[in-house]
Amino acid sequence: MLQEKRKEITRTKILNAAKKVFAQKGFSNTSIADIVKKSRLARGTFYLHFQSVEQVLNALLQEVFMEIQRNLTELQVESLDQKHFKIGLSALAKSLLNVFQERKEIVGILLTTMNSDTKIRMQTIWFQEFLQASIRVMFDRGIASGRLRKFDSELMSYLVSGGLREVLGQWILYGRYKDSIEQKVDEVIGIYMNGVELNA
Amino acid sequence: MLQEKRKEITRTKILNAAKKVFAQKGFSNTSIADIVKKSRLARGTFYLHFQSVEQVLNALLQEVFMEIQRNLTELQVESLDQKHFKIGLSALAKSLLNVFQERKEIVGILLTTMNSDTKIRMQTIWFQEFLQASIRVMFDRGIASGRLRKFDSELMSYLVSGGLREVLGQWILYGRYKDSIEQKVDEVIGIYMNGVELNA
Amino acid sequence: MLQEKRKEITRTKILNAAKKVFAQKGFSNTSIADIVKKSRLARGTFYLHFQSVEQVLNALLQEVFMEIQRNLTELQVESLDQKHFKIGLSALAKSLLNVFQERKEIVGILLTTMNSDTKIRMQTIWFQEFLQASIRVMFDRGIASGRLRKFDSELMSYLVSGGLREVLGQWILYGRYKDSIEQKVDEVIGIYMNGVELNA
Amino acid sequence: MLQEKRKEITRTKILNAAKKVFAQKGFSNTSIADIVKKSRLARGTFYLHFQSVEQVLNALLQEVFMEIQRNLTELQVESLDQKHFKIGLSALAKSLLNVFQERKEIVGILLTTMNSDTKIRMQTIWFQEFLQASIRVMFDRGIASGRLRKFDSELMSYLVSGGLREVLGQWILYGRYKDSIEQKVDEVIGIYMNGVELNA
DNA sequence: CATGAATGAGGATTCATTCAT
DNA sequence: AATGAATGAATCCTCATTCAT
Repeated sequence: MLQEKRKEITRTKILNAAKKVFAQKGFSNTSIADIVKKSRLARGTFYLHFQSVEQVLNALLQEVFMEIQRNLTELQVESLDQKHFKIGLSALAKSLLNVFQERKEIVGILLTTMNSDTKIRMQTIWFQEFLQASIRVMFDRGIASGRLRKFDSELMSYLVSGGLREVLGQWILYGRYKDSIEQKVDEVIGIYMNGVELNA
Repeated sequence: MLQEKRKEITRTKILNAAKKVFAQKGFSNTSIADIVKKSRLARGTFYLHFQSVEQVLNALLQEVFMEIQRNLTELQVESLDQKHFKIGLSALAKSLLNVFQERKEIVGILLTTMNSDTKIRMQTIWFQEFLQASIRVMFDRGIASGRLRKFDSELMSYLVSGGLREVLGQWILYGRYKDSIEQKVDEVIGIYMNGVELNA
Repeated sequence: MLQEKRKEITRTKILNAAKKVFAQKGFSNTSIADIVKKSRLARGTFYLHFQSVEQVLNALLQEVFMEIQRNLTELQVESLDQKHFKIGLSALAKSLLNVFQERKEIVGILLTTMNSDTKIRMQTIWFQEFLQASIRVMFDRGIASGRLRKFDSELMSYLVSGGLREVLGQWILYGRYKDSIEQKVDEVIGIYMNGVELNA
Repeated sequence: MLQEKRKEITRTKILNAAKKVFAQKGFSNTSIADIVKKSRLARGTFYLHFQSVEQVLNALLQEVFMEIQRNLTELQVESLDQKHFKIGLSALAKSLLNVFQERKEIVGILLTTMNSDTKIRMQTIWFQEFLQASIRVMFDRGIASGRLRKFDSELMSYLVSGGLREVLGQWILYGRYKDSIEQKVDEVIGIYMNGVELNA
């Protein structure tokens, strides 16, 4: 019992150290040695908990993935079938922003890791596809319910996921919209819903 | 004279070898040794032409950057101030698609490298910002000319650049829309211009 | 505890191996690879203990430096202020000879390294200056006490340190005076004290 | 004829470049590449004139060796058998100082190279022994002529050559006695001739 | 004679991994 | 469970040397 707790503590030390190092040097430039040094544990200890740097990254990402996934499904169910579609969307977005806010560091790592490293691609691709599928389902429901016009919802899911990723990156990685990010949510929704062209 | 030609050939051999290796293993997992092996040149020869893997990547990226930049400015000037705004946009997009088509390999590398490796970030960020600025200028002109409604053109430039990047990735990296990519152009323009909501 | 002992043993193995290689090939021609090979340890092990060949040499030299320094100060204090100045000097010299005798190998390395390699110069210069200063102080005391005539004691310290270094080199490096080195001590003192000219 | 002159010029360029690099980085740290770069010649050209860095050093040293040797023999013959022994010695020393003065750079290289690098030792040892033999012969003549008391002239030659080398080093390498070196000559002779002890 | 591109051996350094304590 | 010394493969990089022009 005591030993298990101890083990858990050590594991957490490794994860925290890794989080810092990843954020600093980027995933692909961090070695096991780096993590070990930052964690102030012994080299051998690392291997009692993980077998590679990738595994550590995975462990970190899983955390966020699950959190996001939980929020997403929960909120979708709750809000999107309501009459006030846009309001629901807005609520969903803001809820996700909270998750990102709280996990800034890992989200940053995720953003710089997605699509890049082949070793890790499988994990992130799975997540990306999950996101895109979620978005697409939303749109399909919108179309089915007659609220949205007919359009290629798959294509749209790419546009939206990519667009949001970029905005997220600007916020998390480059500090843009520092305190005003929430205010942008409705503007984004407006753009995707009604476009930017003036009605003739 | 002959010697210079020989040097140029060797340089190209390195670049081609690197292109293949990058595409296969990803930038951050390729060592100088990998490139040398693929190029079938001597280890020392590499250093006569480049000093690091990053420099090789840069050389490859510069090529595409310049090509894109050339197309972008040229076409913007030609077409965007005309009456037929959407038609101009469509032409621009299709012209860029050609560039991407012809440089599939490098564009793929660019897509998986952007935002990821800190060593290379400077190059790609510069390019990304150039793209976003170009997009933004387009929208600002649209607003000024009264064709577009007033909106946050900076935010929009992130949404569009990210969205297009994602679509591009789906096409180049995962083979989606293999032969139908051109047909999607107008649909994308439609979405950004008029949104997806049904006019009540 | 045991592990620390093991580490110490390994370190000593490296030092001993280095000592042999330095003696054989000279400092500036020995590579880390050479030392590793001679020590029969793994390449990586070297870096757990030292970071460069210079550091190894330093470790070796420090040993002798300290030993000499200890002898020098101890003996100076004990003997040089006595009435029998020359006898004291003679004792000091013979005591140093013992140190050199016991550390022949390292002293040899020191002799061939002093003044030569810029990378190592700082260490040896420091030592050389310490020696010269010690010698000079001796002479200054001799002058002050009226036992010696007035002369440029700094210049003299160069003459003596250089002269003794050369004799030492002849002994250690080229095997001259193999067993008769002690007998030369008094002759050297005689020369420096009274010169070689016949009193007219 | 023209080609020979051209060849000679190139050779000199190499020697001059080498002189500078040796002085800056020390002999054992300079590579052929270094010399080639400094000389602004092509890599291959080097091999038309020399086959190794050692050969270049030798060529440089030979120059000084011969100059010194010439001065030494010439002056010995002229002056040392005269009545005024010390005056002759003084003249000899000052003449050598001129040689050193004019070849400061190479003499500096010689001083930091002597005894150190095994690759070059043969050359410098030969020279050192020549010097010591010259000195010894002088003393032997002095003894034979009754001007000097009987002493171990070999030992003395080591003391003197080493002492002078050290003073020379202080002058050339560390800039001591910058303009007063000539004035020290007679003081040195005085020390070796009459010692430093006060006559009781 | 001079050039400089290409070579590949060899040395420096890092890294993941093992294992005795 | 935790430690950290040791390992050797893999990488990076430099250097002397060759050779076609």
